[in-house]
Amino acid sequence: MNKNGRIKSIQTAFELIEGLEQLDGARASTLADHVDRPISTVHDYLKTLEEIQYVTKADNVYRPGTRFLEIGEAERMKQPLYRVAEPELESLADETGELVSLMIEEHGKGVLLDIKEGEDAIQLHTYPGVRMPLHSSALGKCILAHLPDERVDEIIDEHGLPAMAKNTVTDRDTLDEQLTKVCEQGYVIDRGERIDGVLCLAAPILGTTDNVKGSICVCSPTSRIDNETDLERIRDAVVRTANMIQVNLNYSGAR
Amino acid sequence: MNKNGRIKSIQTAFELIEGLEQLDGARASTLADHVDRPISTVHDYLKTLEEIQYVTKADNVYRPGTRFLEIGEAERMKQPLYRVAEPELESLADETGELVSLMIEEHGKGVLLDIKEGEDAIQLHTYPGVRMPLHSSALGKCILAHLPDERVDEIIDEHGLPAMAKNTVTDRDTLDEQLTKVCEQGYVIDRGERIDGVLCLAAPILGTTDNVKGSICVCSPTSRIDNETDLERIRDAVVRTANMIQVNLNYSGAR
DNA sequence: GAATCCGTTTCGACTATTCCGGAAATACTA
DNA sequence: TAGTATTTCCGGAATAGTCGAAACGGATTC
Repeated sequence: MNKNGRIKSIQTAFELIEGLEQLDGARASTLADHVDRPISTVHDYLKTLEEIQYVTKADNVYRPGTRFLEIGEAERMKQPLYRVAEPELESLADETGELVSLMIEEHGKGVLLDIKEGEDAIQLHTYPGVRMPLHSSALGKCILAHLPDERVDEIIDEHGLPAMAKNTVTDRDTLDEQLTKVCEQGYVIDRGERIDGVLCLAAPILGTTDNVKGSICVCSPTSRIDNETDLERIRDAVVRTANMIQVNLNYSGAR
Repeated sequence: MNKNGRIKSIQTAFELIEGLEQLDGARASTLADHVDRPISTVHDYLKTLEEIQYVTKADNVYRPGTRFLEIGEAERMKQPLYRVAEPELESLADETGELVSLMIEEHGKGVLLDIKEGEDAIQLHTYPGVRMPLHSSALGKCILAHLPDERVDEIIDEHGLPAMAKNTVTDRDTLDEQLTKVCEQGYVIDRGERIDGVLCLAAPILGTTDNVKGSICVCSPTSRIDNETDLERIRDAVVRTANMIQVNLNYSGAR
């Protein structure tokens, strides 16, 4: 009767890998303790994973190997959106001097596909692949706004609206209001909704049928944007870049 | 009797993921065909992998998800060598205008941990995480030269000395000769051993007990290096950068 | 609007595999 | 050298994975 949650050993295998990641490498016994399973079982798993070279072992300390990087990076390079956006993000970072990011949606979460640092970029120690809730950032709200309503419901049902920073919107009605506004104005500003003291200005990237492909943003310390002109300059740059990417993506052979 | 190759389902799971990677995304039936397994089995696996969010599904086409990128990138950021080397590689790329790479050894293969492109860099479409034989590049030979002899034997036993380009060294004795020379002179030049028409100049990065941590290199089209002075300039830059990384790595708290 | 075809998904019984306690081997400490 | 901690090996009981067959879904044609 293998109905839902089909193949258990796969689930445990990845649970162990995630454990190794969290513990920043671990011995068999430490990991066994961490995931609360018999040592011998954990040992069997680690041995297998090491044999197929997805995990490395040095001085009895296991860690996830570079194959994850290889697969992840190869997959990223295949995404048309990434290929088109990458050089544009680079120039946007140069032009503004700020931190620039590209987000896509996966399994109901926001995933940063690329990050570029301009001259004066703030350090958020994010990295390609990090996941975050969609409701708590300008990037995410750009995406939510252009997703079918039913999908938005699904996502919020599953993940809720947890507060990530002081100004995170945690109320469904307020969020809905904001989302409808996004579609009109074509960009989103968030002031400390994802991270306190950080202002993000984001714009969506749409496909040919108004489906969202992703979103880009510029992040800056709130204090640095002290007048309307600064904000306008950034807004124009972001919107222009998003348009550029969108056009290149939709009319250049890449699907 | 689960003696070697312990947990089979894990092996198949990763076999399927690699299949998806090679096929650049695939439907259940296509993948089943590719790995020669019953469709229903493949379906069970894909369903599980999708449920735990390591694989995405769009229009019945499955692909590896961004979690691989997340894990790989997180792991990379934790490597002291990467953290120390990254900014230095950046300046080396700026200074030379060429393609710069960082390699480490894992499971007997060379893995590129980072790649930086200078102004006039050649495009080798490599990416972080790619694997290659150790014997067939300047980068790899730097590493082999400083590995214990028995480990070198092991590696060559397992992987052989396949030719990657016209000038690849495929003879064990020649290789051994070259390796002893490396330790004396402290750098390696390869002319078209990994890729035809590409010259690589590499230097090792050693730990406190002369164990190898990795190696760095500059790659250039052979035609561009047309006199001894050019070569010397590059050599000095590479050796200097390697030293810089080595010192920072060994004497800065990071193990 | 049936009928046909294609791939996907479900089901479930058989049995190969996994799980894990316990013991052996190995590494580390004092 | 003895003592402790950890890893590794082993093997049988029971669970969980495999895969044929059948149901489903959705496109396309007649």
